[in-house]
Amino acid sequence: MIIRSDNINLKQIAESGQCFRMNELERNKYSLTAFDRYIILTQPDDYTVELDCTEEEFNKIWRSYFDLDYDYKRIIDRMLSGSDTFLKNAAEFGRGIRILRQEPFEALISFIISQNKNIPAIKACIERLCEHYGNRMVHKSTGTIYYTFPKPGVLAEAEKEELKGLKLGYRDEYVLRAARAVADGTLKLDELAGCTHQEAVNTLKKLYGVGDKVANCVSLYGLHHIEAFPVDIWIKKVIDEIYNGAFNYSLYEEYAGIVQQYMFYYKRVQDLKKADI
DNA sequence: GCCCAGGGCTATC
DNA sequence: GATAGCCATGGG
Repeated sequence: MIIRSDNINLKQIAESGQCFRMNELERNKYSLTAFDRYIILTQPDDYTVELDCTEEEFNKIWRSYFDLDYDYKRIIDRMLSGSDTFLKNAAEFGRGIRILRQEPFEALISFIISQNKNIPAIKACIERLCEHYGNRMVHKSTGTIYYTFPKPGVLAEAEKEELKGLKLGYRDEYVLRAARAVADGTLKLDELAGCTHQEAVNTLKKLYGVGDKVANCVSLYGLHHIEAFPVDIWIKKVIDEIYNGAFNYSLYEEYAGIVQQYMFYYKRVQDLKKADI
């Protein structure tokens, strides 16, 4: 299956810190585990992405997952026509990023784990969690072994001591309680997708270990409320260093999450590059 | 060994 | 309501 778009870049998506199970296999070739599936993606040029799946699977899963029916160019053009130089640069730099529509439960657990960790460490924790509590699968065409993301019921039944072995640190209690809330029906994630962003955040924040930032990430990446605006260390740096402590995103209110993603990616790549030199 | 990482909870003011 | 210290772990 082949996608053509001006605004899709696997490397940028994989490195944008929104998903943790998309990995580079070789240059311009990535694997992705989501929705109990494992898929291989290649990008021969800036405008083309190939998925190793049927058209049926593509239409059922991946068209939505990659948010392909949304016009990102419209957002970028709007930023490019504005007067904010940082946002212009950020949008131009990250124009292949898309906001993935991840499974709500995976987003919830992943971003609970993410707190106070860097991205490689988050990915390692999540892989351990999947190997331990997910289902072992075999990718048919390559024979690759992979593990699905754990189901709420399985994670809810996890033994505390066993979970501790996965080295989630103090977050293991947060993970356990969140999984139980979903498994026993206290937290209905599917309903939150139909609520407003603000209602979703308010509900999510009732969970022990879920604060404003994690709730916004779940709302954005798991429920696709694109008006969410998660503020982490990197976004804080942007606000402090570029906007003198106050960024007014009301201009971009209904798609603030997309703007935030360009800001995050641009700032992080710039700073990491600087640190590397 | 140091500082930092897609933070949140708790105590204290 | 704001802020400081603490939390557990691994990457750089």
